[in-house]
Amino acid sequence: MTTGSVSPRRADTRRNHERILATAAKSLAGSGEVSFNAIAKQAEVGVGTVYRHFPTPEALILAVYEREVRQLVDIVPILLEKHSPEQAFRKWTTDHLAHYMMTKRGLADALRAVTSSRGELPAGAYEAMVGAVFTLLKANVDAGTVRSDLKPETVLRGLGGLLYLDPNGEWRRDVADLLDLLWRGMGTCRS
Amino acid sequence: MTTGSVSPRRADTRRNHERILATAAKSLAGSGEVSFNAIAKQAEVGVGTVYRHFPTPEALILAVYEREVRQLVDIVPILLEKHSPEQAFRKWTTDHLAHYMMTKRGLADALRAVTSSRGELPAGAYEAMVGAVFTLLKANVDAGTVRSDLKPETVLRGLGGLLYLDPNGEWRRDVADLLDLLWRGMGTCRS
Amino acid sequence: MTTGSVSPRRADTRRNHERILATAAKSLAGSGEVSFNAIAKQAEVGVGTVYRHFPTPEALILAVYEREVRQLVDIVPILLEKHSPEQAFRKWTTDHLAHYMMTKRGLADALRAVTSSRGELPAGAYEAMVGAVFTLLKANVDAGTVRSDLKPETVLRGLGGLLYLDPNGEWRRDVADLLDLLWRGMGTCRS
Amino acid sequence: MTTGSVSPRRADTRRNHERILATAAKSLAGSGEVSFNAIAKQAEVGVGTVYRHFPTPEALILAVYEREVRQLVDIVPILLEKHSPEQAFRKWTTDHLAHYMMTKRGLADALRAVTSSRGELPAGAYEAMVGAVFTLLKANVDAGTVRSDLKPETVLRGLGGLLYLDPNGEWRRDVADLLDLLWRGMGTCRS
DNA sequence: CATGAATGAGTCTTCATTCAT
DNA sequence: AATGAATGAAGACTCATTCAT
Repeated sequence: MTTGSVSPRRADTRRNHERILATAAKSLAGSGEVSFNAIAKQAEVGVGTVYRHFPTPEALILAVYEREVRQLVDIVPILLEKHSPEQAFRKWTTDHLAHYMMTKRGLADALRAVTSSRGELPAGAYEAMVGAVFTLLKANVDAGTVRSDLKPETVLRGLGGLLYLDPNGEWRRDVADLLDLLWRGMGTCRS
Repeated sequence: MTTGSVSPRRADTRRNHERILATAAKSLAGSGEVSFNAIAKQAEVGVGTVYRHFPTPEALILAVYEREVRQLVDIVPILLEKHSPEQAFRKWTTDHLAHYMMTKRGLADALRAVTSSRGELPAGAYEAMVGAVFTLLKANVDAGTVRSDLKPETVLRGLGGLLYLDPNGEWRRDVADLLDLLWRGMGTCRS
Repeated sequence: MTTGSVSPRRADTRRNHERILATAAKSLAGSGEVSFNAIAKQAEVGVGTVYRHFPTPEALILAVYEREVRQLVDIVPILLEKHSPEQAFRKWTTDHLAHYMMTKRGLADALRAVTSSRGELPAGAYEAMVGAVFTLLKANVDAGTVRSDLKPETVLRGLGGLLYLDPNGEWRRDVADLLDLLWRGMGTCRS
Repeated sequence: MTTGSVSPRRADTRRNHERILATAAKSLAGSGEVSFNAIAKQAEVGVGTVYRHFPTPEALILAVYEREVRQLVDIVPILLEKHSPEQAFRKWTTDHLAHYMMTKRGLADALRAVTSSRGELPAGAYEAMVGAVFTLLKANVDAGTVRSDLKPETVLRGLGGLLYLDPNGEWRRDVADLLDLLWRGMGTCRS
């Protein structure tokens, strides 16, 4: 048994983990409902297996959330490499955040339900989001396109409305409008 | 039965309607859960009665939503009478909208669940909200405090992040920060 | 609607109550298991109905227990009318208590499980049993067949072993043996 | 592999056996619930190991039961050495049997559930208990404190009520009362 | 119209048991 | 032999909905 090889059992286990997570993500993106039984069926595993991997609904939802957020956050540096700071900000917001928010409404609801019940939010993930915005802001501040006294939290909050985009409408225009508004407010203009 | 005369029966009926609505509102403000049976019990009516007034969960939730929105909207003219346009805008946002959003999260969730499942949103209520913002904007445009090319929808979207305020934190400061950002973007400052 | 007549609905309700109780009694007599689902199926009612009548397993078990005990207790005066005090005591023990205990082992277990979990025993029923024994004792004391310083609780405890009778063996003889032993101890024989 | 030699493997195996038994005993003393998985976890072995040692729940429960009974039985000769026959009987009953029964209710329940379901009782263990009582009785008969025509089974049955002692009440007094009653019945008094 | 009992589908959760490693 | 992941049957419980009164 070489180091690289992993026992089939372990392989199954890992695959199950991933499968469950993926299935749950799909469910949450849609209705915001998570039925452990339904997920088990869709993921083609036993209910017990789901419970083994995620003892509580919270554990599952949080795991899904962190997975999604990670993807969002990891894209920032890539965007900054390829685009000007301003373009990076606009692209991230429009092409990634907006899209994410439109499709993950159920997740947001589930997340809120879960975290509010226990008062604990997935701090790490929130921090990560703030960090992503911070990075984008920093690049823009350095480029002189944005004033330096902005809190990333505030900007993120300003983007919160993206959750209510209508996927079947002219959402790109709506995002652009919101970005124009915010960008103006973020600018170095007098006052 | 002429318009003016109302049978005692009708009076009861109306009271029931109001009772159910109030009870449901309370429930939705909290957990976002609505059990028809539970609501019936709290409102001290039979389940059947709830069904008679609101044939489906959607009907109930929408009714609650419209009731809440109406209160929010009705306040605008009053604020505009007592305060400067800018102050009215800030007051409405901070003292009413933010408070409303913080306490009504459950309603927002329920509303989304309901509307997304059937694709129908309570257009009237949304229009009313947009109308409220429009009124506030108009007053400010007339006063020269805000530029004239703003769509109320955009501003409303910018305020969407208020949904994620932390009632146990320094939410007033957070609101102020967001308002500062938006207000700057709304101003007449050159491009 | 005359006083005597009861609406069909009510009739159903009552019948359900009785049915559930009877079914549960049968179940408990056997395995000591009470599956709400199983009981519902056997009683030919919905699960929800069982829950409506008995919100918790405890409620159900206690109800069954009290029903059984009542039968046991109610027989005492009848026996005392027809038989001598001694015969009444022997008959009650052998023909009723022993039979009851042999068939209701499951109930005893369930009862213990239920009461120990909450520390509350169905005091009323226990008192009733003690009362039954007291009545029997009293009659015997008056008849001079038994000494007067016996606590009914002690005698009842002495009869506790009847729970372990073997229904497929010579249990009558075993009961007789135990009764002989106890009766001797209960007698007015010198110290 | 000769009888004397024991491989380290075997040592582990034995230790596991004992561990599982001890853990199960503890569990059974408490709630009467035995989850193989839970026992495995507490005993710090895999579930499979538990199954290897005890193929069925019955096997486990019976093993525990026999272990407990053995302890009870083994004490009798020791008591008889140190005390008078009467004292030995009283001490055994009060200090060992009563205590055992109070703390092992769960075991009794489990045992009954198990044996009644399959109709097989742990004959050996029962015989052992009867034997213990027989020994105590014999000593007393020889000492003239007890009549000679008593069946140990009957006396044991008379002690059966000890199962219902209240550990949080004046159980010692209750035991004493029961013993007084029985002892009187066991005596050589006339008739 | 109002009432609330009945129904049963569906979710949550636990556990005995199997079996690949 | 030991381990523990996977499985799924089974029981507890909730709640939307119907319908007799």
